[in-house]
Amino acid sequence: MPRTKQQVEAIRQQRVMQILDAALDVFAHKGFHSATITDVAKKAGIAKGLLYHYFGSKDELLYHIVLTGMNNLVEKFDENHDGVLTGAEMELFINDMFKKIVDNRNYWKLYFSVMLQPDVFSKELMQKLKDIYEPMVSVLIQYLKSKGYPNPEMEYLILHALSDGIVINYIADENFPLDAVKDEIIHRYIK
Amino acid sequence: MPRTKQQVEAIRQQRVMQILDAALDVFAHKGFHSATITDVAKKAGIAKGLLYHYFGSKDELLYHIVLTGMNNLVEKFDENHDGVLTGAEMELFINDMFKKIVDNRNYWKLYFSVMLQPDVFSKELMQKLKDIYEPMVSVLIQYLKSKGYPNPEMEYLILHALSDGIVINYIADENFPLDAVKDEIIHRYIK
Amino acid sequence: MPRTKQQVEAIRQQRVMQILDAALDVFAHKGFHSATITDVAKKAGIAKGLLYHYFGSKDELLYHIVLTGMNNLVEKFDENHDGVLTGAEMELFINDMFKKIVDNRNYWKLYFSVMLQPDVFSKELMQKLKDIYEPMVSVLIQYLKSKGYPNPEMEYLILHALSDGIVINYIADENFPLDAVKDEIIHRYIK
Amino acid sequence: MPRTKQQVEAIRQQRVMQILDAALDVFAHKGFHSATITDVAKKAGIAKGLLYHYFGSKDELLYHIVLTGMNNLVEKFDENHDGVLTGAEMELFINDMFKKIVDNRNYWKLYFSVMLQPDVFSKELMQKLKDIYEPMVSVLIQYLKSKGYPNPEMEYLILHALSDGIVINYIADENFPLDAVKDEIIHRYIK
DNA sequence: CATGAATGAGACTTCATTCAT
DNA sequence: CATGAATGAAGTCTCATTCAT
Repeated sequence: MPRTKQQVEAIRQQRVMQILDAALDVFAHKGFHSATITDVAKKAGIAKGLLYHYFGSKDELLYHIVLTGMNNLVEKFDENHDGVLTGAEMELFINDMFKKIVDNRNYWKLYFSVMLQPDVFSKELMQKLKDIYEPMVSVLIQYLKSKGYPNPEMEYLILHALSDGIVINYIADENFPLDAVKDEIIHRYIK
Repeated sequence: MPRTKQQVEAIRQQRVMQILDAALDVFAHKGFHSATITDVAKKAGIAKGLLYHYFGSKDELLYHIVLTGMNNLVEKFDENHDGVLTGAEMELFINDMFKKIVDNRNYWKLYFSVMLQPDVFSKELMQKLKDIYEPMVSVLIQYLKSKGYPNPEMEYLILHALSDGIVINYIADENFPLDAVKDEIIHRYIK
Repeated sequence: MPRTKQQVEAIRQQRVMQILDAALDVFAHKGFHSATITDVAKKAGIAKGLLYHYFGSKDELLYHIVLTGMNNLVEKFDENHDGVLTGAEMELFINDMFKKIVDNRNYWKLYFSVMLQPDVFSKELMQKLKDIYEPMVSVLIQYLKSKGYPNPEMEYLILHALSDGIVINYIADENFPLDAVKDEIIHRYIK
Repeated sequence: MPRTKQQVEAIRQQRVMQILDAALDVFAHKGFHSATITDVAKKAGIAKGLLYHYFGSKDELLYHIVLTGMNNLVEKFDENHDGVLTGAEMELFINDMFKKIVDNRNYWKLYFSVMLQPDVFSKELMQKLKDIYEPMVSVLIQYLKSKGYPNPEMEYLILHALSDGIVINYIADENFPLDAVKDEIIHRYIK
């Protein structure tokens, strides 16, 4: 007697999660190119062949991870707001962001690896990533404008670069004092 | 007629430079793991075997590039100063730094790739890098203290992160407005 | 309510036909080795597992197709005759043969693929095929003898080779003028 | 001291020949898809990697074999003639052809495998093959016309099919009486 | 110093077959 | 009878490294 559609679907969901979790972990630590499918399958506790039953290629696996990861991050950001941030909301926002940095250290590692090699990873992937986080940009610029920054676009560039830099330093050094830096950022941008 | 020692040495120097230049270029664009020794040798215009005559392995080549590159950068930084930076010197310093970013885009690409994967590239390499740029840190902290920043260590962390972020954004997007951002930085940190 | 034996048998018959049809199609177009069991199952509209319920292996499936196909072809040939062919019967025979060529293009594709690789497909299969079409040979030789050919065995070899060649040319090129060639053959061998 | 260009070229030539010979043998006996690169390399007495040093892929290897093989065959055909065949030349031609069949049994095996699966092997390859042997066609049709055949195009089709069929029968059965059939053909087409 | 042919381990991927349900 | 998730052996191809010349 065959499994019901639901049973099958449940199995699929679980396997996909297993694989995605394992792959993020392995890709982040070894780097995409150094990581092997064998590594991922072993970490996921399944046979190599099954991995290809769910994902067509190593690349497809990477794209899935990078894009759904970014979607998850942004999706949660969107919950909070109505397009306009107050100071209190901005504080929540920043707290949220730093929490996400800690919770998704592996994701960020992978994300920056990809961003730093646009010649290796397809421009298409890069563009899709941009499309996903683009909406956040305008909300932030609006906020900075409302706070009276004379050049909010420039201020956004600075804030963006600063954020990226903080994440990178935290990735490269686990002892980076993330909380202290967060307080400083809140102090500066909330007043 | 055998070559004189000097001739041999001259050839060695030139070959080493050829290889290093080629390797930086190839590693930066393809990523260390995707780049092949064949790529590098072809770019350098020499045979694979000769490359191994000068560098024992692909890893050794990478280490050489990353370390001598960082030395070059820092070495030039050191020229300017006596351990204490005045405002004018700091402006020179920043201008110099941004110039180096543009001139050594490939180096920075490679550098951040390495920094983001401490599990792949030996901790030893990471430590040596730190040792090289460490001296700059204290000079900068001194400067920030002299400028009256109440918490110069924190300010240094912020400045460092900001710098890293700017470089990364510039690496990922050639159209990043580096000059405008530079002016803004100078405006903030020199006044 | 359990199925009756007859219902079960009816299902079996239908499934077997579904699978055989699908497999012939897929094998002929993709070639036996390039074709996958998944291809066949998909084409047959059933699950892979069910296919193995009916046929023990991919090879068994092939053998079944090749042998039953040859049986079908020969079986129909046998209908017409009593061991001796008249000129009129020979004309029917040839017409029939060419009709079968058109109707079973896929079969012939597969048949010749198999015949050309006796090292891959078992000698046993090859022998069984021969056993099946052997009876036709003597009838044809008899016919040629009755028509006064001085060396009917040689003439049979020629006719056989010619037939094979025609089929192959038709397989390789759909625009091969099969009908015109047929008329020519009839003209020659019936007079 | 590096090898001279000539030494290198001599090595290359020899290796290419080794590989091509081994590959024809293996492909013909096992069939292209069943044959493995490991088989070929082993037969050639070299490492797998070296094979890829000379041929970019298994497909490229096949194409090389099929096309250069056909070129060799046709090239020799061309030696004999000035575009017009006399009866004596035709006899030479046929004798030559049958000799080539025996000498290149493996080639023909492979050739027909390819021709029978136009869906598997690229249409491009098929077309190139046609381009190579096309010139022979018109010469033959001219000959048949000069011999007074009322419909030389049709006669060519018959002759072509007959030839293909003979080769196939010879391939499938080593005991096929090739010489006797040859005599018969000469008898018919030379008179 | 210099070349590039040669090796072989190991990467990604495919697929016949099995088996729990 | 029926499904499709799961396995693992085997295939194609890549590439750092070695070595004869």
